[in-house]
Amino acid sequence: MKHWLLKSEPSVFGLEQLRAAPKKTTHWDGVRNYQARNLLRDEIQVGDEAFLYHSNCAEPGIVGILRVVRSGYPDHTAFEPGHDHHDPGSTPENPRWYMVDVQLVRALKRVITLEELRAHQEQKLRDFQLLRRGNRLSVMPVSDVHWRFILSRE
DNA sequence: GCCAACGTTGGC
DNA sequence: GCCAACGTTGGC
Repeated sequence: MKHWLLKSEPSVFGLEQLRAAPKKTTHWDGVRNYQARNLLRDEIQVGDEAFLYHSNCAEPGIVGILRVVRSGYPDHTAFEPGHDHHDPGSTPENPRWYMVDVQLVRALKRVITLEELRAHQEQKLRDFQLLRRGNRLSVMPVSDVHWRFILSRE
């Protein structure tokens, strides 16, 4: 089982919406970056766990734990004209974008903030992709060592 | 294939 | 709202 980090702006979709969703499950749609797409399509497996990260908000940080309940399948929001995530270059016959389904396992007892993660950048969280300068990936792998360390901070 | 222009991301 | 970093686009 692998670990991941999924990034989302809470004003668009975050912990609260996930909590309110039926079975606390949702499809993770709207990823429009090829590197992240490849992970969603090829790498992420049912049973994998992921941190939910809130970005572009007052307190950016890790807020919860998700479980992957369906592995990569075409992101149908790309097929819908008028949808925010519509992409005429993606068709059901030849889909360009993929998504997975995730279920909320639990919220963290407290937010592990970006600031706090940064404080460990030189030691325990060396090479943590989230902390790379200018990192913009919305889906990224988390090593087992980093995963366990972050959870131990909770 | 190069690279400038442009749009988006995301911390602050 | 600002702006640095980065990905994508499109002319050549």
